[in-house]
Amino acid sequence: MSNNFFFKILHKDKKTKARVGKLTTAHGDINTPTFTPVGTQATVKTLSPFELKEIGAQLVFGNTYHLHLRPGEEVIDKLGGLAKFMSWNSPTITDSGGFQVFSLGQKTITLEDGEEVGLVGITGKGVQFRSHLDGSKHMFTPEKSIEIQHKLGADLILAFDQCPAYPSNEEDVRKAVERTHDWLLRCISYHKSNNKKGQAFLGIVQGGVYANLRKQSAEFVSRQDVDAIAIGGVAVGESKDLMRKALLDTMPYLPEEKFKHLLGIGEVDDIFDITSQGIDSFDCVIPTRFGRYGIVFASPPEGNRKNKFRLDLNKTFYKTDAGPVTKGCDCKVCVNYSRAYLHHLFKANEILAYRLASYHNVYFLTHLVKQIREAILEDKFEDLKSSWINSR
RNA sequence: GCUGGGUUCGCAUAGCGGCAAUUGCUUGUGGCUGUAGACCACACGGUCGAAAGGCCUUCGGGGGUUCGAGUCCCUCACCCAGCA
Repeated sequence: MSNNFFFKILHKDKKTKARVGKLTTAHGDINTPTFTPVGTQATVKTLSPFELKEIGAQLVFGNTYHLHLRPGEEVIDKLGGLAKFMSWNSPTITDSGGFQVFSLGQKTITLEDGEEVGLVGITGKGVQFRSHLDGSKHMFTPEKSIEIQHKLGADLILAFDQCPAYPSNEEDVRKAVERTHDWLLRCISYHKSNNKKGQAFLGIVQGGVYANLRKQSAEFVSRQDVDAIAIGGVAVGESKDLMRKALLDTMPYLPEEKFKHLLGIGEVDDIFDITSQGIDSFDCVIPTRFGRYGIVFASPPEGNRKNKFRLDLNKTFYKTDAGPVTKGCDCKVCVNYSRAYLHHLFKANEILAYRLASYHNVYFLTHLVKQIREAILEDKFEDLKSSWINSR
């Protein structure tokens, strides 16, 4: 569907499904697997594009729902599209708003007259959102989501899907899958006749934790004319084991040669698992969110499975710790600052705290995935994986 | 010296006869995976209990009134303000 979009697998791991590839977009090439930092509102929270470049980020993930509400896709279109607007000038991908059907689905808002209403209502036609900003009504349909994404102008755009929460019974998930498939066809139809910028389109697989639905959805999406495939409906409340199983129930039914993005996964142990299953890209808010909460990722032996590869710099334990922010990391933050200093910044609620910790966390994941790419190329992926996962 | 105000769980506050006692901060613990998140939840005198809940000790010191006192009265100490 897109002339600007190519994906080539360069090397496959012998023992797992992990692979190294190159994705070509109008805004540049991307080495895969890659970690995709989330920049919901056309900014990766606290980090400038210059820093993202320095870190080695390759793709930034924006959000249709948020950008539609503010500043509006017309503004971003006029300012040259998402990448230019945020001065990133490199590859971007936009989420469709489908995730907000889930994340805002349980929430309510109190209107000025005191009435409490749900933020989301799903109909056959589409989804009605109440803006979390001002309570105003916004109708999202598959066509509308794609229309907005066309104006936002990201290199990769996503189908509008319904992402059911966990736990949901099989019948509800089946309905969500059917709706997602129906919407997918509408997205494709609209996209094909309006894709003036040559944006690449990704269908989304749903199915929750149900193997039959995962298979059915994977096969359905695979049959459609899509540039690449995203896997959604995970990390919505289920356990890690169920998340991994859902992926195992999905990946075998997807065409090997296509670029695959996993939506919303990105804890350290998960990264080894999903890349070993053949995921080429994944986005996650965790490094920037944790960055604002004072939690930094750490590599073995300091970071291990037991502490989930995380240190909480808020702890008084670090008050006088002169050591680097994390041991063994060569990012600017770890090289230049002590834990005691970051601890102080967090205690004092200084903005720099959030920036430095976010910088480190995004760097950390970006470089972890870089190590994974190198290991795959050298046929040492399993060794790298076990050195991390078996750490204690 | 006089007059008025004040002394409450680390800090700051509420409390005006039924109180182990408000709220904010701090502290501690837990949570966060396509971002309504620089966030959220819980705990924070001691002790027993799985829990419901029980028991003990607390609101500057001492004394008093009262069935019952951070709460009212007397007195002492210290702090603040105004007048001398």
